[in-house]
Amino acid sequence: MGRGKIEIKRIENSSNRQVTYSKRRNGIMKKAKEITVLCDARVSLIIFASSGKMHEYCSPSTNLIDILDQYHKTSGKRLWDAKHENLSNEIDRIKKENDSMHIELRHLKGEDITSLQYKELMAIEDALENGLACVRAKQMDVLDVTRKNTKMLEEDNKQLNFIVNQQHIAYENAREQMDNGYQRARDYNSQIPFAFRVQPMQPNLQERM
Amino acid sequence: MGRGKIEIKRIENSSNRQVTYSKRRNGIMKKAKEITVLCDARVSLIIFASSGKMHEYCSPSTNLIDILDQYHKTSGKRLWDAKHENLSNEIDRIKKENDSMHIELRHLKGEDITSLQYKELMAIEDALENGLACVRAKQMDVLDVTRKNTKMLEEDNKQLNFIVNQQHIAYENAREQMDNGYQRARDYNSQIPFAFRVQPMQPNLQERM
DNA sequence: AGCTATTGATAAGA
DNA sequence: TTCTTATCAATAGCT
Repeated sequence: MGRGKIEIKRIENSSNRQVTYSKRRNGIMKKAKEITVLCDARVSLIIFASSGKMHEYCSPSTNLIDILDQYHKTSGKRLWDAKHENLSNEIDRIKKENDSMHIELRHLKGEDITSLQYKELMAIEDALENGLACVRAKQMDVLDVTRKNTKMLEEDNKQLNFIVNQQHIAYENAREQMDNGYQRARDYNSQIPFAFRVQPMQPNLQERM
Repeated sequence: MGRGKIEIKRIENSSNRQVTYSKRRNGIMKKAKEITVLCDARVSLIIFASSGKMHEYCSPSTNLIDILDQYHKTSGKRLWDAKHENLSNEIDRIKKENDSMHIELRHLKGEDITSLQYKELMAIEDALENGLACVRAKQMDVLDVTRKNTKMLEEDNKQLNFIVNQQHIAYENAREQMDNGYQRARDYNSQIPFAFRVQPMQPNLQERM
């Protein structure tokens, strides 16, 4: 029913597949509505595209829960029970995982170790020492960064002070010249060496402490 | 699509309705299968005739439970009763607990700590040091017990040796008297002092090593 | 159930 | 995505 016959097999071209999906989905939805009206049927239709997007149709006179209820009665297949069992199993699985992690955590914190064998204690000790080494290395990194930041800030401060003083001197000179005619500039704060070069503010201050 | 156009409204003639239902049901089923194959879609289709008869289609790669599960996740609509809701909530809760423990464990093992603040690193370090102290204390305990056990075993050995020798001497004496008449007992292994008192075997040897 | 004239759905192209 | 349209598919009415 189109410009050409097609074989019923997966459409490899992704965008063609998407377009066909959209068209045929609408078609099925329409058919579902029609059979509902024409034949007094009750229909539940749920479609998931491969993308995960969902589309649903349910006869207006009813709802999905009722349909599933009736499905349950008619087919005898246990939907709820199976679902329930799945959930219970998952809870058990996760709880076990949880417990073992909990025990491991307590062991690492030095709790509940009374009943452990010497070998197990050794393993925990190794893990703790290793963790401590890692954490301390990271702390050193952080401290280094902090020190570097401090140094850069100090540099900036020196330069800013220098600029401020220079400006002040220039201002004083100008004022004295204006007010009193030419006079020798006072050597105000002349102890600051001229060697400091003005640079842009440190742009790569590390963010983290 | 037939010998004449029809209006989409309930077919009043019962047998016509039944026939149309049957034909169109097959049509929809076919369409559902086709979109499944052509477009990689997952479809659940449940139809009840007004007679109550049920027909079902579900994509072969999956099953109704999975589809409903995904429906639940995607639409957020609650299909399950309160019981299942509770189970789902518990799973969520446990999973969260699980995740946080997992993170804590990794941190204690010195993993994934790149993004941590200094304060957090300090806290982890404290925990590790504390754990290490506890574990080492426990190790010392175990060693002490081991040493005590060793000492007690050595004591026992000494006593057992003494008893064995005493018995051997008594036996030798008795045999010599029987075989050869009375003779002075040889001072066989007489270097073992008499001061050792025979005691019961150590009853409180610690079980664990 | 089959048959087939006819309507409906849709593949390809824009 | 939406529209168009040639073509194929579904099916209404009849047997």
